Amino acid sequence: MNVKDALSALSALANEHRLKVFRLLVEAGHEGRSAGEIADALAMPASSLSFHLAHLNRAGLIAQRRESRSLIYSADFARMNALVAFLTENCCSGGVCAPLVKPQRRKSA
Amino acid sequence: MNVKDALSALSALANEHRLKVFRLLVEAGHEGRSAGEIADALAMPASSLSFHLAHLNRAGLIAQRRESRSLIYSADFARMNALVAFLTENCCSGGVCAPLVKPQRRKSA
DNA sequence: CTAATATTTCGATATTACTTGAAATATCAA
DNA sequence: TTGATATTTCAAGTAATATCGAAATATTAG
Repeated sequence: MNVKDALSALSALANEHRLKVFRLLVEAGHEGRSAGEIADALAMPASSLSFHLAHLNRAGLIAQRRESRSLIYSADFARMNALVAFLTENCCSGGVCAPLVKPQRRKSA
Repeated sequence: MNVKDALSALSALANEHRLKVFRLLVEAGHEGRSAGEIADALAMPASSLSFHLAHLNRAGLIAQRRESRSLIYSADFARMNALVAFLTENCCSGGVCAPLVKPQRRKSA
């Protein structure tokens, strides 16, 4: 991941609504959630949500697929991993800021 | 680190100039760099830099100390570590997106 | 105290981001 | 094809961020 991509991903996550959307999609796993389900869960107008989904999608953090009338969004874990790797490699130093690899708090998936 | 702090740190890093400043300070290590040195290195007007330094400082990603007439800024590695931990714990899932702990590309420090 | 240096704060402007109803597009079912 | 459902795109407004010269503040030296 280069600086441009990292900036794009960072600014995609640097918003309350988009961070919520992304976290919801992380919990949803590979299966994902439709735009309608996300809008219901987060109680936001469809057009507002669409704006934020487009932003996350442009940054490569989520994928979109159509299933009949619904558009299903899902988190792109590889991309998120690449962002974490970028931050660890470029914004940490001498091991001082190396990831702790804490035991993961697992949900259902 | 809570969601509010994470958003603050993400938006601080989600800017070309501030990411450059932060990376420069990571390389500078504990010693840090004065505002003037940073302005020279990145060729930006003092008042613009000051705006960005204040942003990073508010987010807790950098510390400020005075040394005679100069204000010295330095990266807060603990805070950066906390951000990476937040992203790993909250925005990854089932180990799919766990940090790889690649060998660090070391600079001088 | 006065001058010089280092940096921030102010203020005005410019740019970018967010919000949301309404209109447009896509899919499916009858 | 018509109607219903799901979602996006458009447009026009509001809000938040960024820019940078000039003025203000802090520190040191003479």
